[in-house]
Amino acid sequence: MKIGELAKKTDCSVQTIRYYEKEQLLCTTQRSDGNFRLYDEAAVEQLLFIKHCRNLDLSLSEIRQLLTLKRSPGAQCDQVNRMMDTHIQQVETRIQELVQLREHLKSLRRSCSSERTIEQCGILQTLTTNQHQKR
Amino acid sequence: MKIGELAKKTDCSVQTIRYYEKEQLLCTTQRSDGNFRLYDEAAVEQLLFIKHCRNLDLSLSEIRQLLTLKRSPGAQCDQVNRMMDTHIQQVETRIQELVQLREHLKSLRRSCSSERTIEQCGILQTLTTNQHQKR
DNA sequence: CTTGACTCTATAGTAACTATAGAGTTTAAA
DNA sequence: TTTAAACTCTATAGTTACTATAGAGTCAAG
Repeated sequence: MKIGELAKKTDCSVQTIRYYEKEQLLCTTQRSDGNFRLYDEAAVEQLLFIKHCRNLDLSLSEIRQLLTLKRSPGAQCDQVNRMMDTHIQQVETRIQELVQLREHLKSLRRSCSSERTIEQCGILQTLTTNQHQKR
Repeated sequence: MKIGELAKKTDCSVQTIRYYEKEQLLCTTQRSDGNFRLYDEAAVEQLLFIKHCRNLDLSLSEIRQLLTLKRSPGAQCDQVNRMMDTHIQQVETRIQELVQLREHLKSLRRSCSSERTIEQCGILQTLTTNQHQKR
């Protein structure tokens, strides 16, 4: 199949597929006479694998590692487990940061009301004065 | 004062200050004979304002809007309020996405254990088979 | 007068795409 | 048979908010 069909089957854009090839995540094995990329079912599966990983916010570099690991089925899988643990930890940390940020934003928002002028705006006043807060 | 001193006073890198100038967030009003940028206390305050906004994850474009608004102190401040509300909503949404992602990652992680081979790896197996989940 | 610290501009790199330009290929209809 | 639409190709630039260079000029102290 050509790249357009692969794109449709995997719900991926054509440019993204070409980008993944450039990034060594999906190699094109064959080309047609007119130099069009040709793919088989294995490519569909690999691309879906990549998409599943991206849904988990894994980076392209992490995915590249996973694809490499998949090529040695006899090896131990603790590298995969460790990658997941690290990733979970990162997501956890980010959630905590955002929760703090949200509270900060909310309290800032409470410092103002409608019907005020820019000059009286509690938000701008707080942002203008020296705050001593860490993220 | 020259750019290095401004950088130190605001805990900002010299490059970042020059970048903010290029992005129209902080204009340099004066130059020395040797073409060095010169700043006053107002610049320190403006840069600190920008930093506070960045700590709240406001984008440079949003900050640019706020700086413009600050220049008409008599105007109504509901634009500021609305910007904050939108921003809070975005953070909220992102938190919810990340919480879902975390649960997804955790359940995926539970599908594997140490002491397995790549072939048996529950994580890779799940990622390989067709999943039907939305983000 | 030279050394070192500072500053200048311009350019490229980061992540993961997205969007274009300008060209060539294939398929279907007129 | 031609021609038009739809597809594909490569290469390049844009996105965000910086960071990191290169190569040159400026300034103060010893």
